[in-house]
Amino acid sequence: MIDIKHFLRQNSLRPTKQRVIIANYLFDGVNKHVTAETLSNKLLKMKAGISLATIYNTLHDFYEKGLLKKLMINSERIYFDTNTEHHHHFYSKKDQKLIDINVDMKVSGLPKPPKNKKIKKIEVLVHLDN
Amino acid sequence: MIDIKHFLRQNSLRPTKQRVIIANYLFDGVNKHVTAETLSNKLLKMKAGISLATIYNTLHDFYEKGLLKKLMINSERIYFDTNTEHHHHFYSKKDQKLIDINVDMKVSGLPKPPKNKKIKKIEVLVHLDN
DNA sequence: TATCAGTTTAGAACGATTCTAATGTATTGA
DNA sequence: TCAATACATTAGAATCGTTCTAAACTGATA
Ligand SMILES: [Mn+2]
Ligand SMILES: [Mn+2]
Ligand SMILES: [Zn+2]
Ligand SMILES: [Zn+2]
Repeated sequence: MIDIKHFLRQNSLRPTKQRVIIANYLFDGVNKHVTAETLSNKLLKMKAGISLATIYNTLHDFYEKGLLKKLMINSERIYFDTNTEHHHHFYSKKDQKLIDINVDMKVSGLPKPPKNKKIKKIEVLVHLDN
Repeated sequence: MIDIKHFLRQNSLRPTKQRVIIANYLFDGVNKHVTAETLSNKLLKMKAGISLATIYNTLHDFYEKGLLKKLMINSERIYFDTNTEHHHHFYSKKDQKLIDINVDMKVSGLPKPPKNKKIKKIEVLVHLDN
């Protein structure tokens, strides 16, 4: 707990009760992909009475400090990823689950980007059938 | 125009005035990426008074007949793609624009999918900086 | 411990999309 | 040809994830 408080302070975030609970859950060493809804459900199970507004605020605050990555996989909700390294994903639409691909993948045969545009990042999404 | 009517009938779609206008625009030979909103704006410019409800209905009808592909690039709107071949994209967030990558790209170093899961398709999205 | 900037919260607002149900139209078979 | 009918269009309401608002609260600082 003291670690998390330090961690939050180091990232210019006040270690409030709610942030400590959320950070303890998100940054427990196991990478996670959450939406506001899945996080809210998890926190409900943990009997942490944190409002949805705070959950949205906190996810964005963490995102702005670079502690989370935002993933636009699905047009109906935003996923946040605790793995902030550049990586790729398996995605099961059926399960609404993401799985990290940390292996060094290489994309070959990429054409040149259009004039005056630079490539920022290449994202590979591997859709799973079932 | 007669071609489009045939085309719609061949796809079990009644060639109504609105569908003919929209299909003529979408399937004019130039691949397009549209959202309900961009399509609506385009139709407004063409003085075609087609309601938003019809635009949504038509995009979904065309999608269900396999005439359009749905792209989940951005969590705030759905893109429909007239290029129904398997292909990849450059994406400029700033311009909100997609550009097809039809070249044969190869992804190497892909790990095996999780147990009991099969790869359905690999999607590469190349984010552009500006 | 008072102060105050930053935080939490309920609920309103928002925006893309979907739904509803009334009206309109393409199709078809007599 | 032209009703009958099935399907399509539409305005506006509803939905749902997310963001905003503004009032109450709390952590940090002196
Ligand atoms: Mn969510
Ligand atoms: Mn749209
Ligand atoms: Zn990930
Ligand atoms: Zn495309």
